[in-house]
Amino acid sequence: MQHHQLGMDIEQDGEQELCWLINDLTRIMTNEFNRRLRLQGFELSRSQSRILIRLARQDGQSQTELAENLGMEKAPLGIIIDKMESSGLIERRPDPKDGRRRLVYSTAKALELLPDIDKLTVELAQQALEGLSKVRRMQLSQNLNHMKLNMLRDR
Amino acid sequence: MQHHQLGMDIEQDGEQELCWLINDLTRIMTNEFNRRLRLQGFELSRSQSRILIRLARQDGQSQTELAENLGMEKAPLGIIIDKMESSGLIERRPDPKDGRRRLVYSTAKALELLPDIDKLTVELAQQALEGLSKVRRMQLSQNLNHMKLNMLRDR
DNA sequence: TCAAATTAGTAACATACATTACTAATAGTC
DNA sequence: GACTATTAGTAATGTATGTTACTAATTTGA
Repeated sequence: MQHHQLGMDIEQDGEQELCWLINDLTRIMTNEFNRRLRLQGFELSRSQSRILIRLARQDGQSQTELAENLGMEKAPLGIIIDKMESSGLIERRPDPKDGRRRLVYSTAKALELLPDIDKLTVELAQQALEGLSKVRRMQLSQNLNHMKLNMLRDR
Repeated sequence: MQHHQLGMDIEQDGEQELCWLINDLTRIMTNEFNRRLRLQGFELSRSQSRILIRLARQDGQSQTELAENLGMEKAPLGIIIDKMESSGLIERRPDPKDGRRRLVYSTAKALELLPDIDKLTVELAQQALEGLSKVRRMQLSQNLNHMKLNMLRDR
């Protein structure tokens, strides 16, 4: 602890802990979601589920659009899309208007899974937020959004 | 959107979004932290930094202890520790009292880095939390901790 | 119209994690 | 003291992500 000597350290420690806490929560919730998917015999992951949910809202996006939509890089998304194509959850069709683009569509197999995935998502959120009032949930959303904007600013 | 028809969907959507938001924040903050480490020429990652910070508090933990401490599995921790040993940030010494255990110690090289890492951690937290009052930060911590406990309960 | 700049996607490589299955060492019990 | 159960660590394999560098296709603009 030799590098902790200033008076404001207690607050700083709390703030750093808060950041790790967010990390941990992500890990825990992702693991739990994946565990439940496996329990139900579904052979896809939380990230793949998220992609299916997005496609349900807007089918036939290009990979780049989808990546921006999800706030991630297009290269890693491409790999996930590869796997989902192999397992028959999505298919890629060339964009007739732009030979560079490949549009991503969910398959019938994916649509079949969707209600269950949706249910799992809702249940997980409910478990995580159990005991928090509506007001607190709203504050939480606002504060996290605030943090996200803080991080995205001047980058 | 055909699977979204109930009256409570707006709330549920918000709650699901909240969960993804936590995911995204983790990704964004981790990337930003790693980017800054690289900018400063440090050849370690955010996770490795966290481990060094833990060891600064309590040096010479076994891998299993450290894993529990960080809330992660011992197998993946072992891999990270391997890398950190290769790059000279930690060293493993056998526990004289228990031949199965290998105690993890930070090296002089790591101790040299520590102040800078600590500074980066504080700066990142400050940027993320900028504009949030002390009260809001406390609420945020409480609410996130509440969620974590909700997720860890009955597992 | 043709060369240059931009854009979409992929490949290669790296990190952080998980799970399962294994080995080696210790501890506990009869 | 020997047999069994537990514990520490590792190995193998898989997923989600990042960065950098590349190719192919399109758009732009002189």
